[in-house]
Amino acid sequence: MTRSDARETKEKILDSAEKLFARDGFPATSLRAITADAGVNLAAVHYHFGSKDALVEAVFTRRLEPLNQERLTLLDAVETSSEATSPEKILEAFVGPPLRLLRDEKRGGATFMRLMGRTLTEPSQQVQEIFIRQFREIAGRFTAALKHALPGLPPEEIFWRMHFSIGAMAHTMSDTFRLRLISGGLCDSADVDATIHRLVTFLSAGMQAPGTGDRP
Amino acid sequence: MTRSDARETKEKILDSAEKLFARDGFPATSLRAITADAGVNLAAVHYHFGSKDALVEAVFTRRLEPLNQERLTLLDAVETSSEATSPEKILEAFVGPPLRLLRDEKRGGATFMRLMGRTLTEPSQQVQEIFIRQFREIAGRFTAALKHALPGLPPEEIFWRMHFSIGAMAHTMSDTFRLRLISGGLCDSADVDATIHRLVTFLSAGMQAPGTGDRP
DNA sequence: GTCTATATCCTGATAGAC
DNA sequence: GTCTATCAGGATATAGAC
Repeated sequence: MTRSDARETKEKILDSAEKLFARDGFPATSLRAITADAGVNLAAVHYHFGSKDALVEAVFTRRLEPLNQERLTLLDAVETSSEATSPEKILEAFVGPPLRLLRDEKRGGATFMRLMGRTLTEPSQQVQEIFIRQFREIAGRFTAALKHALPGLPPEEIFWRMHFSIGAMAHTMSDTFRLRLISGGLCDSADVDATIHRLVTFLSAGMQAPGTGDRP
Repeated sequence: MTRSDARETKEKILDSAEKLFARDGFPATSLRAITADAGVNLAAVHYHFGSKDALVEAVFTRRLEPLNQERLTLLDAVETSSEATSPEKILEAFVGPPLRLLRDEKRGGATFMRLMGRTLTEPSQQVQEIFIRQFREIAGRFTAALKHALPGLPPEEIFWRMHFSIGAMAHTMSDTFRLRLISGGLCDSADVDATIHRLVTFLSAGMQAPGTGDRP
């Protein structure tokens, strides 16, 4: 084990932490479980990260930064390619990257996708703050694009519907077996592109529904 | 303290557990924190419930049984009142009762609503099982009603869209301040009926989108 | 940088007096 | 039914040898 350098140890800890956090949640996952899974010493966590909280933050930022960068790149492409930017394409740029994690093992794969999905809705104070910090720019850019694509919709309605969309996306990311169970095996999420297409179709129709300003 | 009977102690424990579980999650909430908040003795939890796991289950079943009963009653009313049952009314019967918890303190109020919202997406194995057990009948009845209201849609698409809808609903239930923060105060969830109307409009449009069977 | 050993604290659970 | 006292184990974190 003396041949493995610091970089390897750090990555191994992050990988194991990601895996166990996704499966059991943050508070239920002990540093002992993480270091045992990673095959490193317990004290290595404190040497490399300082504390459990700092480790949690590192697990997220490692993946979220490139993911959000990809979202912005896709949105740029949508906005420059066509005159009339459709809600479909904007929403695809938003939900596509996290859902495609399922087949991108190098960026965390299904494990980080699930972790992100469950964390979006189950916010410990600490993790909530990490997310908001990483999410502000994304939220601003995408709501602006949607405002432009849906000029008839009041701005507050855009925010509400983005909120609903994030919930639908998060649930799709976090749940990999309940849907199959309840549908009696009818629904399978293995085909990522089909899932993205289903979700975008659903969200886009909801996004384009008439405003609810005048309540019946 | 000798004048408080067993019933009161049990209820006090359930109330405090509900509150702290909603705030901090199950594993991060200790029995000591619960009993301190409830003003009862630590050993009372084991006397009345047997274990922490059993307490978790009791916290849910106390609220979920009447809630799901209300959903079924509303669905019955929708199905008998009109010939053509609209997706709007079915979805309203599904998401209305949990969202109206916000102003029904006697049934858990905002606290249990938040707890339910976060637990729907963040499933520890144990709690996941409680939910599925309580949810099977509901899921069956509502998907059947939607199938009837949307005869053109493939059954698997109904399941997928119910899945998306549950995610949007759960996120709306669990988050009470991030939306306001990100929208710059533009969105306020205090008006429960307006929120339900917004959500139902969104979901219903998504539910009625063309099927995605033939992918482009 | 990595390890062992340990300090300190908190957890769920229980035994037994009242 | 309610209390005190306590058990046994696991948690984070750290000190110090190598």
